[in-house]
Amino acid sequence: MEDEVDRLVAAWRRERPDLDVEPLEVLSRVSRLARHLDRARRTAFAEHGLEPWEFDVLTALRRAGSPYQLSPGQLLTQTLVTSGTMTNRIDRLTGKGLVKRLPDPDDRRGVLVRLTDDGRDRADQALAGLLTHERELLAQLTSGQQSELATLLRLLVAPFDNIPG
Amino acid sequence: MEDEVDRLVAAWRRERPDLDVEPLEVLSRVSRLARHLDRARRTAFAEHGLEPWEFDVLTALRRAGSPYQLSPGQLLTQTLVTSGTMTNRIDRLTGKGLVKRLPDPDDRRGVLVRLTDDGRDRADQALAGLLTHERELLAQLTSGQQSELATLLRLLVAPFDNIPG
DNA sequence: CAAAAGTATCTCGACGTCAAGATATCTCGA
DNA sequence: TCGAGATATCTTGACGTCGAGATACTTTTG
Repeated sequence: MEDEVDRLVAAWRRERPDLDVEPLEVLSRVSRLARHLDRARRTAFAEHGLEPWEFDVLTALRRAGSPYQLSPGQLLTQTLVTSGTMTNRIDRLTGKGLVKRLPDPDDRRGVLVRLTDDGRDRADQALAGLLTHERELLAQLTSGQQSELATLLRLLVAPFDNIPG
Repeated sequence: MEDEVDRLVAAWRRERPDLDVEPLEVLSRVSRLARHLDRARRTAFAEHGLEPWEFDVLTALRRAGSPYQLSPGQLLTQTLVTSGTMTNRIDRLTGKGLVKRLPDPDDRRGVLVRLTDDGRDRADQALAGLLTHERELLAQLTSGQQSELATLLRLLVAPFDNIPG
C-alpha cells in the first residue's frame, strides 16, 4: 500500500536526484501521522464536548491523583504552553465548571487548580473514548508489530526527553 | 532508556488500573516525537532564514518541477491550510521576493504562484540542511531498523492517505 | 444565448497563542 | 530585620490562522 510519503519521496528523487532523502521515509511519516492523529483526536473528544487542549489540562490533573490538583506552573511545564495561555485556559475551564481555582495555603502568590467532580468524569470518559478510537487505528498492526514500533519510537524520542531541551 | 511516555503510561496504570492504555505506547510517542521534530525543524530552517510554513510553501513549488509554479488552490491542498491563510502567506513570500504572482493565462479568475530564482535556491539549501539534521536524529537506529520503522508507519498512515479524509 | 450553478481567490472579524512586562509574594544573605 | 533577587501568576498587545462571506470569472443547462 502506497502513501503520501512515497509520492513525496518520489518527487524529490526526480527533482533532486543528487540528494539522499531517505530520512524522510521515517520522519515525514511521523509528522504526517501525528497530524492525522490530531484530527482524529479532535473528533473523538468532540463526542464528549471537549477540545484537545481541554483534554490535555484535565488529564494532567487527573493523572496527578487525588485530590486532582496542580499549580498553574506545574500545568504549563506538562502541557508546554506559556503562562498567558495557561491563565486563559484555566479561566475558560473554570467558566465551564470543570476546574476551580483555590488559593495555595502555603504560598500566597500561588493558586491551585483542582478538578471538579464533573471535570474528573469528563476526563475519564474522554480518555476511554480516545483509547477505543486509537485501538481501531492500531488494528492494522499485530500486537508484536505494535511493541516493535513502540520500541523503535522510544529510541528516537528518548534523547529529547532525557537530555534537557 | 526510559522516556516521557513510559512515565505517562505508568501514571495512568496507577490511576486507572481498569483501563488498557497500551495504544498510548505507540500513538503518544508518535505525537510527542512529532512535536520535538517541529522544534528541531524550526531551528534547522532558521539557519537559512526561513520559517517552517515558508519551507512548506517553497518546497511544494520546488517539487512541482520547472517552471516551479502552482495555483493557490493546489498549494492549499498540499499544505492543508485554508484559503485565507494561503493568501496571507503568498503576500508575505512575495514581500520577501521568494515567489511572485502571475496571472493564469487560461483562467482569468486564477493566478499562478511561481518560485523566484532566490526562492528556489533558499528551498534547495533549506532542504539539504534539514536532511543533515534529520540524519543525525536517525543515527540512533541501524539502517535496517529505519526501514522496519518506515514500513510499520506506512501501515498506519496509508488508511488516512488513501481513504479520502 | 441567458440564467444558474460552480470555482478561484481574496477580505474581514474572531479567536488562541506567544512573549514581554506588571504585580504580589517569598527566600536568603548581610 | 531589611533589601535584592527569585518566583508565581496575571495582563496586555501583536500575530497567524480559521471560517464565513464577497467578488470575479467560468461552466453547465435549458
